Amino acid sequence: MATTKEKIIETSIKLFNEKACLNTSTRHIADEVGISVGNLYYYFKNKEEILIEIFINYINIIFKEITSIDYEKDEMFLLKDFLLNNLETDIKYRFLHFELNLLLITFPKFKKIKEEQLQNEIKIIKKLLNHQISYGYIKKMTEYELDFLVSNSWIIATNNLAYWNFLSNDLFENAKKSTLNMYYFIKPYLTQKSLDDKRIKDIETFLLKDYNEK
Amino acid sequence: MATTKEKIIETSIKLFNEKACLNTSTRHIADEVGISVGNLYYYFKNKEEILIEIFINYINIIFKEITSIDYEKDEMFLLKDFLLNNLETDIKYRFLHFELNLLLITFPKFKKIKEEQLQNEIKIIKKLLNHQISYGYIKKMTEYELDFLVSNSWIIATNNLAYWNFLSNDLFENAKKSTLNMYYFIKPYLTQKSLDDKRIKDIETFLLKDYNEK
Amino acid sequence: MATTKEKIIETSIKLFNEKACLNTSTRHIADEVGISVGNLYYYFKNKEEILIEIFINYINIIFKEITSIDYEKDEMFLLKDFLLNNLETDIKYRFLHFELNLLLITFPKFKKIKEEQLQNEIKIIKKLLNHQISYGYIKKMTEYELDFLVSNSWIIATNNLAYWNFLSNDLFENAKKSTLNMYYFIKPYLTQKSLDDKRIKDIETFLLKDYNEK
Amino acid sequence: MATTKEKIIETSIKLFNEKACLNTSTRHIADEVGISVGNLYYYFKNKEEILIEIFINYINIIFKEITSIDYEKDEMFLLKDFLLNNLETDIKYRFLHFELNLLLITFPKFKKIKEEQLQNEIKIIKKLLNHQISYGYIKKMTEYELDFLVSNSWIIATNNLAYWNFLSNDLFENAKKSTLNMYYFIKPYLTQKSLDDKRIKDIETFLLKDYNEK
DNA sequence: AATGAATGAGAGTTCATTCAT
DNA sequence: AATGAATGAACTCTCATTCAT
Repeated sequence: MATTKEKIIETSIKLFNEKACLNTSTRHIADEVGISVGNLYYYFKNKEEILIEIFINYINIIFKEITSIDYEKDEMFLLKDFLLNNLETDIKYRFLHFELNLLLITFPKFKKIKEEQLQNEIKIIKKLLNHQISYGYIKKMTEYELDFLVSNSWIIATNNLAYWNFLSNDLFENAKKSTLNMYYFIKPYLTQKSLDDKRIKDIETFLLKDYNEK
Repeated sequence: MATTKEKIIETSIKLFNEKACLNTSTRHIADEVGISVGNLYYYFKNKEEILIEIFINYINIIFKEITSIDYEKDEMFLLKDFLLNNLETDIKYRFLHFELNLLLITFPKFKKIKEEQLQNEIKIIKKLLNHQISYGYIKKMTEYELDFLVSNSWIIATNNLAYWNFLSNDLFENAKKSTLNMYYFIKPYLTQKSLDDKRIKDIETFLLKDYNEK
Repeated sequence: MATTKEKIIETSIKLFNEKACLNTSTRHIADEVGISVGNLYYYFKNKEEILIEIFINYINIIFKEITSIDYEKDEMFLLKDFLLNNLETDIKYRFLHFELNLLLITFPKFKKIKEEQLQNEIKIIKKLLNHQISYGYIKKMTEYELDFLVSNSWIIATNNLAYWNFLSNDLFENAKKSTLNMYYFIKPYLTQKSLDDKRIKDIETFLLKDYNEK
Repeated sequence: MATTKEKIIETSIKLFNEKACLNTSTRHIADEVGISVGNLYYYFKNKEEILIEIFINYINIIFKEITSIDYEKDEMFLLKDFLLNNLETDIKYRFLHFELNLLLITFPKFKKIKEEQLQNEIKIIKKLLNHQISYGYIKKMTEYELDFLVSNSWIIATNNLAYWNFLSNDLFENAKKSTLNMYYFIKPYLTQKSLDDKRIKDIETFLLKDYNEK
């Protein structure tokens, strides 16, 4: 059903997560897909192009929902999205975070694209936080504080799964903990209005459920 | 002056920071030091041993100061240490954070040592935060909140330099920003007593100085 | 005409005989074939696989004739086969005997296969000798005597060519002498019926022909 | 007590037996002895010299007894010596037989010495067999038969320990089996006078003792 | 679209040997 | 008599990439 190109992409993602992009040879990908190396190079002119295609896929998924947000409405759900959306996607494409720094060094074209996207992400996070501030869900703060709230949000969102995966192999559990990281990170910035909101309380209850039992 | 072994270590650190440990060949290190590959292998039985020796050096520096802390005294400076100490060290050994996940996959012996050290770091961060709470510098919180404050502290401390280096090449500036990340991350947890303390105010003023000018 | 893989095998055999498998580098083989090392590793995943492929070829040739023997018939020719067959093969693959002990130490997978084959060879020699005893060509003996006749047969068959090659470089002459070793080794065990048989007398005459002239 | 030179020799023999001369580095020998590599090269100008010194030691032990034989006396014990003497020595220096062919290829000076010694061994075996024939312990035979009896004797004496060691790891048991190989190899050539001799019967009884019990 | 044979550079590592001290 | 630092060539193996078919 899936085209050869799709198979290459999906197999690459699988292998890159299993043993890192930089430890996966093109031969290995081709073998796993069941095609010849030559054929792989028919679809992608080099390994970096595979990586970039994967990365573009990742961006598209991430941005689809974000661009559909209606910022005019008084929406509390933005926070929830901030916490829970993209969890699945971040798991699927986790190698992109795990070995990011080395990928940037090794693949210059990928670096360029990633740089642009980072700027986008920063803008989006900032816009989202400003939106929540304007509607009174997040406390007011200085420009500096906001800047570093943005960068810290990005850093935690990007690296917390790797942290838990280093400590344990249970990918599903680790994803849940990652979300708790995000939740408790943002909590001190929430206004009383947020904290009183049933939806926020529900999130905390939901997330802590499993964690509690252990 | 420096022994050959020291030269190998220092050159390795330099090259690992420049182009990542995994992209630096033992031959390249030997060339840069000005010795033969054979001689390099006279001092280190393999590449992993070089990495481990560097890592041990890093740990020793980091832990020297930490173990000298007197937890009995009512010390506010712990927070300052938390923010400013080891900055130089973290810069010097930054590749250890930048390519951590791949180093763990590639070098099993290194992984073991790093695992133990992570457990230590978690304990130390927790102890430090508890100390600050008991002296009223950090707000009281639930056990969960503390747990995730610990993990988030580790994640930010470990990854923020990489974040800024991705955006700019000015290593010194990036280090300062990293500290601001830590400062603004911890600020919402500070008590009024902390915020009123002159030393804390001084830190913020000091750190923001340069940032302001741009 | 020959495929690259065949060329690698034939060249390897040649070089292994000339300077021993353990003294022949994969680069040397590639150079001699006229291909790149990378290409050699395209066909064989490591040096041991080349050795094993050669060994399997050797076994196949050796066993082809043996399995075609009809043990039901009263055949004197078995002894002749025992002496003269596989001579050519043993010459072509002589390095397998010459450096056997070191190959066993160095290549664990090869060792396993060789172990199984040794068991087979022992069984076959025993069956053949028992057959000749039952038809009255070889004298009756105790179980012990038979056991050690088997092991001595194997030892001589395996090592006599190396002995003569040590003393002289004339491979063809040495092969003939090897056969005489086998003949005179087995002769004391022959019954009068055998010794009176024209075919046995012919063998001796044939083998001694050249030897005499010197 | 032992001089450094002696220690090097003894350690080398040990290591060469354990993992073959060709797989033992000079560094490994030096480490095991507890000296520096430089010091090892003070005593031996290269690895081949170590090998040669060991080989000379081996020859000296082997020849000491042989040259003390009084061929004028009607001595049956020669056969016994042929079978049982040097067993211990052959075990101690077994690597010399195990990897002989490769040592000859690798070490040209060793090859020369070994060639001379082989000529000596052949002469000695021939003299011994002639002696036994002249005293009626071994059957009369043609010149050809004697020649090949000599070469077969050498081949079996040299290679049977390797054969059994390939099949099992019990060095002591294998040595006993090796002797049985020699005994049953020579038995068909013995005269009735030999077979009736109590001393020969004793040898067989002695050797078969253990073998029987299994 | 697809194959599979081929390349060449480079990786980590080993080792016999040398030599100044 | 002994050290230990140093060399340089060689070894096995990997990998991204190319290209004729």
